[in-house]
Order: sequence, then C-alpha cells, then structure tokens
Amino acid sequence: MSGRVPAASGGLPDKRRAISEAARRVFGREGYARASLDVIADEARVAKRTIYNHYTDKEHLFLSVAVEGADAVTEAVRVLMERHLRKIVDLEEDLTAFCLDRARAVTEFPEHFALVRTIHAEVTRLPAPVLETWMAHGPPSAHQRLAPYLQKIADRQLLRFDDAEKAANRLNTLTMNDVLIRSFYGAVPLPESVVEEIITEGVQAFLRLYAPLPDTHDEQV
Amino acid sequence: MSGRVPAASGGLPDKRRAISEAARRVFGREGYARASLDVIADEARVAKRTIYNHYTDKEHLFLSVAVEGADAVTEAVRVLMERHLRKIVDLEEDLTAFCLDRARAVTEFPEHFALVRTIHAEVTRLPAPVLETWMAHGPPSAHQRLAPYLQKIADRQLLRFDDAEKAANRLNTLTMNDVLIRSFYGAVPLPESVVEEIITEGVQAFLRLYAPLPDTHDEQV
DNA sequence: CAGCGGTTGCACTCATCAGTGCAGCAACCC
DNA sequence: GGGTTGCTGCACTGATGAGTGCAACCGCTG
Repeated sequence: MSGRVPAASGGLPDKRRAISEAARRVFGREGYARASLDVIADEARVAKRTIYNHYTDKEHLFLSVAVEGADAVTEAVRVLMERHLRKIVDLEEDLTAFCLDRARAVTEFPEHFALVRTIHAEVTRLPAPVLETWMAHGPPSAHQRLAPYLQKIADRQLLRFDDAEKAANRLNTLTMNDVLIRSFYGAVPLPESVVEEIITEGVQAFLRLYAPLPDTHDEQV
Repeated sequence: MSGRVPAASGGLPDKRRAISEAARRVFGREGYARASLDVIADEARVAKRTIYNHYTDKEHLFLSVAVEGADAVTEAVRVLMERHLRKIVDLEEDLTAFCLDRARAVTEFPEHFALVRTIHAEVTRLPAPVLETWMAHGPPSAHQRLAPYLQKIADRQLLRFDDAEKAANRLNTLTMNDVLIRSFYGAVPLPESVVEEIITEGVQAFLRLYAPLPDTHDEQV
C-alpha cells in the first residue's frame, strides 16, 4: 500500500505506528491474555502477518507498547514540571496547579493507565530485566525527576528538607498516589471536584510539613 | 469420598473450601484469564465437574474467592486495630506498630494481593454491582474502619482534626499506600528495613500534621 | 524492465480451555 | 433394603487464539 523507506528495525514506520497504536488500545481494553492479535491486526488495518514482521512475539509487542506509553507520559510530566515549577510565583498555587495537571493526566491517558494495571497484574510473571526496563521508563522514573525541582525551590528558602528525593516522594504520596489508589489507577475516574479536593489538601499538608515558616499556613487541615 | 451434611449452598463444605483455596492460589498465580479450571480442580484434588456443582461459572468462582479473601484481610486488620489502637499508651509507638503490622499483611497474604492486582486489571470489565460488592468488602472498607479509632483518640485530646474520615485517609496515604505503590501492590516485596522506614516516617509526618502540640515532635522529617 | 523489501489474505496447525453429559460409585437417611 | 445427594472420571463439543507458510501483489530503485 505505501512503499518503502528503510525502516529502523524492519517494516514501514507508518505500519509500525498503526500497529503500536492499535495494540495500545486493545491491550488497554482487554488486558494481556484476552487481547487477540487478530483484533489488533483488524484495528490497525493491517494483516496479522505484518505484525510478526515488526514484532517477534505477542509479549514483545506488549512490552514495546508499554514502554513507549510510559515514555510518553514521563515526557508529558516533564513538560508540566517545566511549566509550573521552573519559575515559582506563589508556591502553593504553583504546586497545586502542577499536581492538578498531573492528576488529570490519569484521565487523559486512559489506555496507558489501563496498561499500567495490566502490568501490575502480570508483574510476577515478567522476567527480571523486563521489570527493570519498566521501572526505568515507568512512573517511578517520572517521580524521580521531581526532586531536582524541589531542591531548587529549597535553595530559594521556600521549602526546607534534608532529602529532596524523600520530599518529592512525600508530595507524590500526598497527591498523585492518593488519586491513583482511590480511582483504581484511573479505572474508576473520580469526579473533578474530588480530585481538586484531594490535590488541594494534599499540597496544603505537604507545605505544612516542609514550609520553613509553619505559622504562615492554617493549622487545621 | 466424604459423604453428606446438607451443605449451605449445595455441595460438601470441605470440598467447597478445597476448591476455594485452590482457586485463590491459582488465580493469584496465573491471573484470571490464564487460570484454568482443570488446574484448579487438580490442585483442589477434586473433579472438575464438582467445581460446577458449587459455582455456576468461572467468573462467579473468581469473585467469590476475591470477596472471601477481602473479608479475611479486613478481619485481620480489624484485629490489628483492636490490639494496637484500643488502649493508647504512646501514640507514636502504637500507631507505628499498627501500621507496621498492617503493612506486613501485604507479605503475609501474597495470594490475596495477587488477586487485588488481578481485580485492578479487570475492573473495567466488571459489572457495576460486582464492583460495588468489591468496594464494600475490599481495601476501602478496611480503611473506613480506622476513622472511629482515630476519633476516640482525638476525644482524648491526643489528636486534633475536623474530619476523622479524612484523617484516617491521610494516615493510610502516608503509610500503607506508600508501601503498596512502591511494592507494586506486594508483587515486588520491599526489604523489611525499607518498610520500617516508610512507616516510621509516615507516622511522624501524620503526627506533625495532626498532633495538638506541634513542638513536642521534631521539626525535620 | 528486473529485482527487492514489504504487505496482504488465507488457509492451516496445534494447543488450550470453558462448559456439558453420563454412567458408576460412596455415604447417608428412613 | 431403597432412595437421595454428591463426587468421580472421562470423553466430548465448540470456540478461540498464537504463530506459520505461501502465493500474489505493490511500488520503489537501479
């Protein structure tokens, strides 16, 4: 149908992309075991045989798609950090805006979080190196990138802590993780108002723990 | 092989128990789709046909097992609350001990948390009423039971908050949820020392947020 | 034009698995 | 003893799905 261009790893790039997008949808919708390569081929408007020209295996296809998705989300989060945390105007406002946008990513990448749930379910059957790849590209990697931003904020005396990594993890715990767990990792979306409440109060708690002037914030949460 | 006794819902109770235990193991090990009723029958030392005498369906079997497991864990948590939170001697010590025991449940009920991961993966394909049943029996229910204990503690002026439910959720977030997420819901067990660190610091943060006398605890976390 | 890399569609193998049907058997109750 | 309930083992159906083989085809490049 389309022709040539020496593809990166065999096969035409547009076909490859069509396959990987269809695979993301189908794996997200059906889970790993239920997802059928016939269905993926149909949705990608591609012959099933072509899939095997690009990927050796159902398993390889799944992992490739998972890592791509993780990279996309990590990159999206990086952009959010740049936008909200590069220049701090009002710390509470900026943190809240950042965490809110971050939490909204859960509803904006539904197929990806479906994949995350599937990976959780399959984790015990995953070979160790694959699991390490996932950890390097997945959510934990996005978490790590937060620490340097907090460190810079602390350098400006707007926060106080010993360990930036731990503080970053605290912020994640108090905001993102709460949203993730209560929404079943995005499977049962929370009303926007609930998300706002969780994030707002989470950030407030974070500031009460790490802001250098405890009396500038309300005592009650 | 064994004989009679008019069972509760058809079938001999010991057979039913053997089936449900084997099902818990196999579902936990293989996930829903991969788990085969033939294997469950073998592990339960029971004819496959017998499973269908007790449960109408693979799906019913799975859900029944999941709810049983959830009830067992909820009950275990209730016992822990009674043991650690009924009489408070030293609040920080007691909370830490409770949360630590609670976190250890993750490694003590590995098949159950494997089931939880499977449910997360299947959640979008679950009928709404089933999902509600799960929410009523599963982790969220265990969470709710914490609030009254915290309320009693607050009545004794050892804690201060407006909303016991929210405070309970905070404690869960700062301790349990952190352990759950970082261990992939128990799939990749954390070293005991890491768990201790998470819990200890989580409880300290909780107390800094909710203890009535802020200056009795370290400022630094 | 010839050759090549990539795609297509289809038929096919092989395996797995949910769920059923049935005949026989074991223990219990009356 | 006779009737009942439940378990067993086995064979069977029907469906689904991973992965392969192959012949034809398409569009580019040289």
